[in-house]
Amino acid sequence: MVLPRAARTQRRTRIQEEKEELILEAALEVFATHGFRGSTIDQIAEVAGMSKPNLLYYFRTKEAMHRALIDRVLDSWLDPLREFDAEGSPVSEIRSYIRRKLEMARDFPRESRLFANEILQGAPHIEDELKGPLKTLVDEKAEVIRAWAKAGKIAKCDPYHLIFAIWSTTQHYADFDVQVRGVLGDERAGEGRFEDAARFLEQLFVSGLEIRDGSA
Amino acid sequence: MVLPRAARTQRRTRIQEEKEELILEAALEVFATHGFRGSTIDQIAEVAGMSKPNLLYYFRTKEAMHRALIDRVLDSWLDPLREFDAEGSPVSEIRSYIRRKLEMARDFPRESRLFANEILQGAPHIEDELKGPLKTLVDEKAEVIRAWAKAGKIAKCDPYHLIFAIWSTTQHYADFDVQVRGVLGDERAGEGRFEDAARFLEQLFVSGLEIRDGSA
DNA sequence: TGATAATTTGACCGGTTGGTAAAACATTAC
DNA sequence: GTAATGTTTTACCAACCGGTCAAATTATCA
Repeated sequence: MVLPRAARTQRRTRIQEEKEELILEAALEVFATHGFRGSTIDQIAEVAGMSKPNLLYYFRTKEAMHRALIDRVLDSWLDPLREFDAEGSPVSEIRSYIRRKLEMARDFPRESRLFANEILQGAPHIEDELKGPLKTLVDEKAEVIRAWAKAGKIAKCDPYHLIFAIWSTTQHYADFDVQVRGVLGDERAGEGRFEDAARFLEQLFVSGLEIRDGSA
Repeated sequence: MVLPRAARTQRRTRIQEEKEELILEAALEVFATHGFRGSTIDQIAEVAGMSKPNLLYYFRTKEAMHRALIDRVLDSWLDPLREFDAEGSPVSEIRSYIRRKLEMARDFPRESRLFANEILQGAPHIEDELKGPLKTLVDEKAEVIRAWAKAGKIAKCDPYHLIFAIWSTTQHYADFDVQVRGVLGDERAGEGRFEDAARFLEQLFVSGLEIRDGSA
């Protein structure tokens, strides 16, 4: 992969730092709402407030922008799962995982949609990450959950599908935001919807995983 | 809106019937994987095995194809929710709603992704449907759930967020299929994953909504 | 069979897209 | 200040895109 001209200077300058930041911010905005193929360099350039060739001085291709964005975001995106702690109490770990994921859906919806777009379209750019680092991390946490169930701390359940359920329910509020707001209507769709969602989901998962009479 | 040339013939022919079907099938394939803006008429034409002008003989624009698809699919997509019956027992209604939604995710993943793409990108073509027919239907079913909770048949919960949770967890298996398969790995990702998911989700929602000691 | 209606195709058009080249311009270091 | 380095712009290109047109081809039916 050929380097962009900006990366071939003798030293890394302050301007490079700033402009690359600016471009990635704009690219996030555009890629998140239109997907990779639906986005154009011109759009990103306009949002970033610079000319297209100028933008291409910092990132050689549209793919390079997308790649850089994915790399940067993927890591922080998995932080909440990493914090999932085998030593903590199951209920409080699951509860706070839900909270954290829901906060991310509220505060970083574009990042969520960036991934959603990518995965929906078959993950052409991040298949390796899915089957590599992501799978490894999930395998590890699934083992924690399985141990909790075995120790009788939570109901027996498939840990992978539990994780999928937490991902999908929380990210739904970022990815399908238009639908959520459309269905809730203008009155009910204020920012309070995240609190309502948190309350509901905590109830659902906590009592859904509680050990009950007659369960093995 | 001007009619396509095929619709201006004296009678509707067998060929029109067949080709329109063929085109919509191809359009579903393409729109579902690339979204509206990311799809090209040429792609659809190629999948349909016909030339671009030929395709445009049946649908005047790319928008018209998309519109026709959305209209056709939206209706059937909401069928499971319509069947949600106030007279049935809450547990069995919720259980069978989950089953049906999961079956649709398994059998019609492209339809699910078509909507996911559309909503993810801000629902530019179906905003009216979201705030109209969809909202009305959800409002109605939310009332049913609320009544169940009030009658003490299920735990008190926000009915809208319950519906969102069922949507998101089930559709996840269609929309994020690549990720699900990537994380589960080749061994665990056989078709059995839908049965595993069904088991997990039924357990989660049924026992998550059960009335328990100490709940008001 | 032949005339008429319906379908299909190849050639084309203007606008957009991702990307390039080179020169003009700004910044920094001495 | 000025020369070297780094940045931005203008002009451009080839490929692609959505869509049109007219002519060629095929199906239908009296």
